[in-house]
Amino acid sequence: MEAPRRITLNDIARACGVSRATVSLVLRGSPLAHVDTRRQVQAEMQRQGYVYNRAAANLRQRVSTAVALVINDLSNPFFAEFAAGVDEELSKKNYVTLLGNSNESSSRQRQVLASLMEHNPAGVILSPAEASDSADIEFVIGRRTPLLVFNRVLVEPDALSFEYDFLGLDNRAGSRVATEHLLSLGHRRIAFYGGHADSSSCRERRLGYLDALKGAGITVDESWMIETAPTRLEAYAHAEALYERDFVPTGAVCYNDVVALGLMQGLTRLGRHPGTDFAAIGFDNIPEAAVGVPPLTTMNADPRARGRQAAELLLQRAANPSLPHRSIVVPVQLTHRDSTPRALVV
Amino acid sequence: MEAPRRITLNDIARACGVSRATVSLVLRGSPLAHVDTRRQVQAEMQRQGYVYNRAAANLRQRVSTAVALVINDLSNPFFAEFAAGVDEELSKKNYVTLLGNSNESSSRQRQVLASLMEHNPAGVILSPAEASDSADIEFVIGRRTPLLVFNRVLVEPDALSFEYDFLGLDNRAGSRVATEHLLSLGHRRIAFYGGHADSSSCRERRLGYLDALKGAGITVDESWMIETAPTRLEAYAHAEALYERDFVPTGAVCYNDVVALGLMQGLTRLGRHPGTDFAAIGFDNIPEAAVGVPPLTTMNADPRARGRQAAELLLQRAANPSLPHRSIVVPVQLTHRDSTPRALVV
DNA sequence: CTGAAAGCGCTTACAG
DNA sequence: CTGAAAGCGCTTACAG
Repeated sequence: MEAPRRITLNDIARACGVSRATVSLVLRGSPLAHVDTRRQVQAEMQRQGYVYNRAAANLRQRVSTAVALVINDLSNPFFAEFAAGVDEELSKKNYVTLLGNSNESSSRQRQVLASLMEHNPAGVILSPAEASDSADIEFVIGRRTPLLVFNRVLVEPDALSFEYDFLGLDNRAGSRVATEHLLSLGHRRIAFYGGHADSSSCRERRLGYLDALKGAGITVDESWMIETAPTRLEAYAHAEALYERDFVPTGAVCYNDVVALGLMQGLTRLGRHPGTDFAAIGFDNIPEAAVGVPPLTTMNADPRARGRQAAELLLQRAANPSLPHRSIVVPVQLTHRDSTPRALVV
Repeated sequence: MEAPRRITLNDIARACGVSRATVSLVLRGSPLAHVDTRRQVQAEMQRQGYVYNRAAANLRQRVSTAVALVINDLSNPFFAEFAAGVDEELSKKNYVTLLGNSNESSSRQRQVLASLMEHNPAGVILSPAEASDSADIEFVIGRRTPLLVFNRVLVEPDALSFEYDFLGLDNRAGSRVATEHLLSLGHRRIAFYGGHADSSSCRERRLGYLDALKGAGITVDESWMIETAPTRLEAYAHAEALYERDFVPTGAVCYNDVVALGLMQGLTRLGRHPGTDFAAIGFDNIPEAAVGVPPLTTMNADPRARGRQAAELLLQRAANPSLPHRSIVVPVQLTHRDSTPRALVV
């Protein structure tokens, strides 16, 4: 029943009484083929249900039309949006996305990358698992395949010269603006909630938070910064940590949106009322932030646009390997919504 | 700077003074190669940074280790979880995922599928865009590549005999159980909220809802069922539709979880209190349902497990094309949480 | 245990 | 404008 073998250029050529080379020309719309020949060949392809084998063509041409995309956490809408943006841009440029999900595990990340590398991608877009080490990544990716790292920088054990392009958010400035926003609303006891300190984006966001508090003449204690895994569930589960200290915060700068949403839900569970008696601000602007209860004030990073941008940057490098390596830091803007009320008590 | 060409089996063979065939044997761990030869070859691969070119191997062997995964809406956590599950299972079996996102557009879906087909996937897992037509899909996928359709059945224009495997949820029974749950809590004026009636899963869920209401002796009006796009934002935006009718519902069976979460947020915006004066029940059990405010009662479909299952089913068929086509319908279980209070007034 | 040859489905010079 | 030949990086019989 299942047709025994796939239709190839040879089948079409034979049926039309021309050579493979001619069919190949038609395939790529070359003007070298006579218009009648072209018509005939196209009709025959249609008739036999010919499907181009791009893998074979790529092998011969020593090129690749695939890009590997390895994501640390596909269940975070920020990264799901990013992935959708990458895929959108790649398919517009007739590339195909090889997907891998590391689930924040650097050993899975290594496996996944190694497996994708065997498919000879034109490049790799990596949103690294926490604490990914650059030597590790270099070992598996090698130096001939362009790499674009998104969002977090890699840990460089020995300040090696492993080079890659980088696309990230202006975490420090963004977090400073977020913190200043709470300060401007009269908040003084402000926590930094969520994230792991060994992720570069978290460290940078903490610095921005500290910048703002110092700027306001507020002395900060280490204990004002609370670590959680960067997930909604963990943020939800650890909400009480805010109340296990000397003072009670009236607001929190959160590591990202899913953490902020989880925290607000955790606070509600504890009988608090975020948006009324507590101010929470996020980072990312995932689609859901706009429709939260209350809607979430956040720093807009437009993850889908970042995905498109990442794909574009990678393809530029793939087209021109001698380009100097770029490190692009995208500014983020405050998007004010209802989750950040004025401080009731100062 | 960039190394000029890639390292091949030939390079390794030459460096070791053996033939390509021997290196190929070592590569696949064949016992035919002498242990000393094997060691030497492996060391040389390490030294030169050899990367296996699976595309070339697949071409020669006329096999494929890639599977195309086309998703209708990657920003819905249900599908993001599903995709993560597919990828998890595929990479465990040493397959690679070719990702495509159709954004619920059947024309994009066609383009994406056509582009992925050129990479000669071993099979296709398709979570179809709304109102996808089977003739359309068959045209682009052909009859030689195994297809697994997830979640929604395809529209069959002429009852064609295009065959594919199907994995779906027991929508009708699940929705009946959901509705009966609200009935058992004393609700009588129950709406069906969200989804488009031209999606098969929505039609089936509506039937289950009607089954339950009929079983309770309640006469249902068409106007009790409200259409919205199956997204959080749309569900949020149309919440007032519940109050533009003869009676005021005390609860709603929702098309899925993102719709239920959006509705609850919309109701809150209108000054209602879901979980107190309104009962909303979802479908899917996305991770976020557990930590909603209130936590969402829903029908558990375990999307990540469905992804693993879909990958498994597809690989089974790819291994055995003569298998009869299967249509697997997974039961879903009620997961009770706080979004469904007893009816205050009956 | 190893080598020489053919071939997967394409494209690319090179003749004519 | 078209054809014959070589080759991308592998694997697979087939000899030895």
